[in-house]
Amino acid sequence: MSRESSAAFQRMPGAYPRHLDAGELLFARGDVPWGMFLLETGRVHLRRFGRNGEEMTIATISPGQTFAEASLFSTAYHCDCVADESSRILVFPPRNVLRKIDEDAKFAKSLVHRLAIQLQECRMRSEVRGIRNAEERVTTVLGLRAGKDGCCRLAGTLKQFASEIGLTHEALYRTLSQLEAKGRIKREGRSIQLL
Amino acid sequence: MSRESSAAFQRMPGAYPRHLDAGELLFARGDVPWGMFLLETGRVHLRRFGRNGEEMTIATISPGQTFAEASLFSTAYHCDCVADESSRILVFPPRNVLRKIDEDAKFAKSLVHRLAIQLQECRMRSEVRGIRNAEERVTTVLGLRAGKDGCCRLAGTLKQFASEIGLTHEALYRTLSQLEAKGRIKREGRSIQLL
DNA sequence: CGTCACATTGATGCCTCTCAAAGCTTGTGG
DNA sequence: CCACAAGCTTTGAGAGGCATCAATGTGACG
Repeated sequence: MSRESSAAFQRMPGAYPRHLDAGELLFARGDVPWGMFLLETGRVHLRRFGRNGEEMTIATISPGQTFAEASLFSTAYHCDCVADESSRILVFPPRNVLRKIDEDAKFAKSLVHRLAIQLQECRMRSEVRGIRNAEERVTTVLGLRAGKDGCCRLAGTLKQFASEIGLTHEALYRTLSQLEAKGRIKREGRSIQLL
Repeated sequence: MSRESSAAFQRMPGAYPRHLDAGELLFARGDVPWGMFLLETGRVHLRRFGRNGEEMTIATISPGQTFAEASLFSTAYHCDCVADESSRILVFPPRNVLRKIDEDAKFAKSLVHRLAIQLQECRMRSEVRGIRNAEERVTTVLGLRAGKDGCCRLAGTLKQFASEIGLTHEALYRTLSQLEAKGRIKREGRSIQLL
């Protein structure tokens, strides 16, 4: 989900744009991969369902990020992709991407780079999920996401945020309340300030 | 940690072998990346330490797998790498790898492939960590690791396995006992048979 | 044979999940 | 513009499960 050098993608032959309405499903787990994607505007997220039907958010995608690269070498998508809001994406058919990799070393390198970044982000998420204490988990995630000013603006709802970090929304609400009561954070709508 | 096409790696100019004794540290979190690696023989694992000093196993590497690819574009390693047993590895200096990517499209593609596989594995681990129930988590992991015969041979100790799946070793021992008592698994030393 | 780390089991407590209820926000249609 | 609905946010009460601390058994290795 690198944000750099999307130019090489946009120029790719065979790429085409697509619009998604809020709530629309781009692909479902099990589908034969028919593309990797670049989000131009809007917001989408990747999700899976556990045994008991509970939704797990795997990642939230912001404009400029690519996603579903890993499906290039797969026989099926491993998760669902749903639009959180009305979104515009670019679709890159796997065949074209694979050909482009062979032809354009610069492109291949940028793809390797993007995957490397995603891998590190994924490891970070995985590590965060290993933190059992809710308060520590929340502050860790906020610290990772916050800019230099220590402020973190959430893209979606708190409920979605809870799902992303692997907490129930109730637990998240309570934890945020406690943190605020302790003076460790300050909330203003969807922005959270670390203190 | 793809196991295929390591030939292209071994032929890379600038690559050199290295031996690791059991317990030896290959690189530490924070070090400036000086290579990515291919494990030839032995076993190593990637780890990080949490706030309270508890060790978290990020991944266990088996012969034929490459690791630390993501460091190619980083300014520092994000975890430690330790040899579990006496091991032999091949070292690929980042500069050589990056040059090879530019020159050799086939190599670049194989690297993209390896990263894609690792990303999916990482997502799987992340998902597994989202399973709160110990029994379900253990059976899920065993199911993922087991071959067609439903048998899963652990590379390391049960304690290491517990660390990999994010449980305390006590919890793992208890869970395995219960599963065995219920007749859902059968243990024989380090092999676990799913029933 | 002694040491050390792993494996196992017991007791206890805390933390998060779960179920529940009510207030709040947002959007939609009449 | 209002009223209603739907979903988010918030708080409460209770229970279950895993972490934690503790003690002992077991195996490998020098």
